[in-house]
Amino acid sequence: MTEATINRHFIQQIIDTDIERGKWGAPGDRSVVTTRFPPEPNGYLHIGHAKSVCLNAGLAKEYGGRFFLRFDDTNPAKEEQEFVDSICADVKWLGGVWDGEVRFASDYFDRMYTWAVELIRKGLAYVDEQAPDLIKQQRGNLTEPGAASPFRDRPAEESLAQFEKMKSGGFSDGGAVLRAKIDMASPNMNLRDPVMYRVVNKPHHRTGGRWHIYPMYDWAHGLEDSVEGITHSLCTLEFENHRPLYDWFIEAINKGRGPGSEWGERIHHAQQIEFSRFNLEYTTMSKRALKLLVEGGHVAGWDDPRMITVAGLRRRGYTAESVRHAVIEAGITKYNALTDFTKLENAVRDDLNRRAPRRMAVLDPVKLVITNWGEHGDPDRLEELPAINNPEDERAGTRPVKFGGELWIERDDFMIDPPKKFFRLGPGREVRLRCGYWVRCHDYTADADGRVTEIRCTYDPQTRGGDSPPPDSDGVVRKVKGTLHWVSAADCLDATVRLFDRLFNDPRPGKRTGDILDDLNPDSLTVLTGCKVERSLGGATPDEPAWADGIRRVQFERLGYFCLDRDSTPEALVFNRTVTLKDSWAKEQAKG
RNA sequence: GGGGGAUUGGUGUAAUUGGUAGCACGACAGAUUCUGAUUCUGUUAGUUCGAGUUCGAGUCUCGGAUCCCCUACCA
Repeated sequence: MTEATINRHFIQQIIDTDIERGKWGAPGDRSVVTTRFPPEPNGYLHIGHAKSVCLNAGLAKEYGGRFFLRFDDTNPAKEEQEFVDSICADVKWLGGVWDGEVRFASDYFDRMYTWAVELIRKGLAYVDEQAPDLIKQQRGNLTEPGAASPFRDRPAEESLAQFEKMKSGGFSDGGAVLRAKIDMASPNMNLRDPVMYRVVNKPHHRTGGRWHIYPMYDWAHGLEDSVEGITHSLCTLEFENHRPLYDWFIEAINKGRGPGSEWGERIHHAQQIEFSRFNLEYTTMSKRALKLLVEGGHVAGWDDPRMITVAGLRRRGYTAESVRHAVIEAGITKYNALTDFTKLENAVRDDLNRRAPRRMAVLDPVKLVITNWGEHGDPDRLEELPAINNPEDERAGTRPVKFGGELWIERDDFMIDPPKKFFRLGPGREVRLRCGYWVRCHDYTADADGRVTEIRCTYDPQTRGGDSPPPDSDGVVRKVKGTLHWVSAADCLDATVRLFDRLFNDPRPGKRTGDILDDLNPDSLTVLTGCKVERSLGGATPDEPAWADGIRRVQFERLGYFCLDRDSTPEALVFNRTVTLKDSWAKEQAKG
């Protein structure tokens, strides 16, 4: 028995009980479980949606049931085909496998309309022709009850006629609504005769000009679930107050239904269950805010690698596995939690550590010259040495890298006057060049500003491959200060590397001043040009793993995980830094 | 003087019918290491508060505190 089978989250516990008691079918039949992911096609998916996709698809998979992708396209004013396409792609990327065709709420508009007519005939709904402002005013507020509309008790026949008129374009936008007759004094505002249909004289991206009325979320959602036979309709916490309404609508339709009834058989009633949405430090899941970032030009687009959209994370280099792991590990509860940003980063480091091939790249290059290179052979020679592809995976093998008399190393890896804890290069110090040779610095040059221009070293031919030299006459083996990455000046490629930092400076952007833009991090993007990378990065090599999404990901040794951006060409390489490696030296420095 | 939901180490999340408060991440210390990475070991620190019931309360009762959501013809 594993931990995973012991610790069942509250939704799994509910489903377990349902199955045991046979709530949805024969007791013990797990295959009845049916879930759905119901996005509105009015924007890109973000990591919060990813949680819902993974939860719903994961439950269906776990129980051997079904999972549907259904677009809640009930508002033609805001929805577009572009978003339908991007959402399908993102769900797929996340590993969500939906059952059958993609579904659309708009496919059920006819049935919804018929049910609405039924409620009117039952005296449970009426057409209100008051102005929107007036209806709003009559609704009351949190502490005062609402007042009844003068249309509330009009004859069903009259409502029926006006509803037909609404449907056929007889009203202008806002001219009339269909309302459920519930309770204008309810402490739950959602029950104060909520609107079921409004007039919208706009073409719909799928039904065109066929409809002039469109159903509201509360009316539509439970019906969509009902049509599809959803058993567990999962949504976020803010819909808790809507559950009584969700249930009311289904019960209103079922009122008087049953065997032999004039209305027909009872319709399926899914169970709505609310869980907390995924909140992440230093970012926002607000669609409005994400849209503002894109449209205000604060980022390059919906798939800017700094965005927590699924498209952004993908372009940043995150794997679907790491995103899935992060959102599910955060937990399924009703507690409004704020997840550490480091959890997301940790998830991708974990995954990439196991899978990403190692490569060498120098982001801020400084020249290192080996002054005794010519003493042990042709001064222009390049020696080919094998470099380990992945210490976590022996099967990944090695790749050849070329070592020569002129190399690039990281500017950070050399100090003229290093402190004791600096385990890198400095005058008189010896370090290992990874999978290359050991080198000792005997000289350097600097410009007028004190900026190092060249580092001069000798190398020890006995350390070929980076191995330790033989012990001296006393049996003592020399030790190095540390190991540095490098690339050969004669055998490397230039590249552009984009470094990303968090988009916002505050763990809860906008909390302080109310304006999320006040917390924008002006330094969230750094573009480095003239970086030097080993030649193998020029094109995919056979030793690289086959990534499911086709995105090439590597670890630049000692620096972090990077992926090839879609802007990259063989002539102009562009890498995005997904995440740095953990860096205890940076931490040490920060301590001062 | 409205309604709904929530509260367990720094963060997130577990704990059969009331019975040893566990796990992960972080932080800190050490070991290993051809990546200051990885890996391994150890340390740190918690039941929102106050009463009550009980042999025994994170769990049950009562009262308080704090946080989130609700007044679209958005979803």
